[in-house]
Amino acid sequence: METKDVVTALAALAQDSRLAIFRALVQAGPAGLAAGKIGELTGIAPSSLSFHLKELSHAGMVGSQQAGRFVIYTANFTTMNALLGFLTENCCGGNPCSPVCTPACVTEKEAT
Amino acid sequence: METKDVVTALAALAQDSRLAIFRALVQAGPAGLAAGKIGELTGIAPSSLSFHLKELSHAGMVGSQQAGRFVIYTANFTTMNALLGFLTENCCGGNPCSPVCTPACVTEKEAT
DNA sequence: TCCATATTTCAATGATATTTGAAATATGGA
DNA sequence: TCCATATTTCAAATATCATTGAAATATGGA
Repeated sequence: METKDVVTALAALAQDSRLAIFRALVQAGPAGLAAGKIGELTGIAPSSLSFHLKELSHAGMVGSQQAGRFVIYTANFTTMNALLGFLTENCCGGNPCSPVCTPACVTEKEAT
Repeated sequence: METKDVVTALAALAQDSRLAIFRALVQAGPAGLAAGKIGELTGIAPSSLSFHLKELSHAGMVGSQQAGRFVIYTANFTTMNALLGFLTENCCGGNPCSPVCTPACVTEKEAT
């Protein structure tokens, strides 16, 4: 994951409405939620919601698929994991440094 | 960690200069880096650097301590871990959903 | 085909963030 | 004390983002 993409992903989440949307989708799991349902849950107006969903989509944080008249959005867990990994990459110069900066176990996963 | 604080933390990282600063500090580890050294590593002008360090500091992503004429900044790993945990909180409604949305092992840590 | 529903697009407005350079502050050493 | 270094503050200019309402598009069903 490149720095540019990380900034984009972080910026996508760094906003009240979008963080609320994303969390709703994370909690909904792989089944996702229709756009209208997200609006209902978060109280965000349709046009504003659409704007934010596009932001999240461009950032790769969510995906979508048409289902009849509905558009189902889902959280992109792959991107999220890549994001988490990036933030802890090369922690302490790659030297063992627990417990002070060991982030749970993300360091054990690969850090691309 | 409250939503408001999460947005602040994410916003702090969602910017080229600040992400570069934060990563330099993560890689430097607990020893941290003097402000001037950060400027040297990142190529950010002093006044701009100071602005961004304050943003990161307000967001709780970094801490600082005076050391003679220098101010040593360090990454706040505790905040970072809380941030990572928040993003995956209540994943899939708390139901088992691996591997699709299991984020490494953050779920195993507590998720406050 | 026509209608109601679901979602997106567009343009305009107001609010925030980023960068810069100059000046201010603070520290340690001669 | 005086000077050089290290860092922060301030104000101004530019750029970017978020929200709104109205209008456009698309889908399924009567």
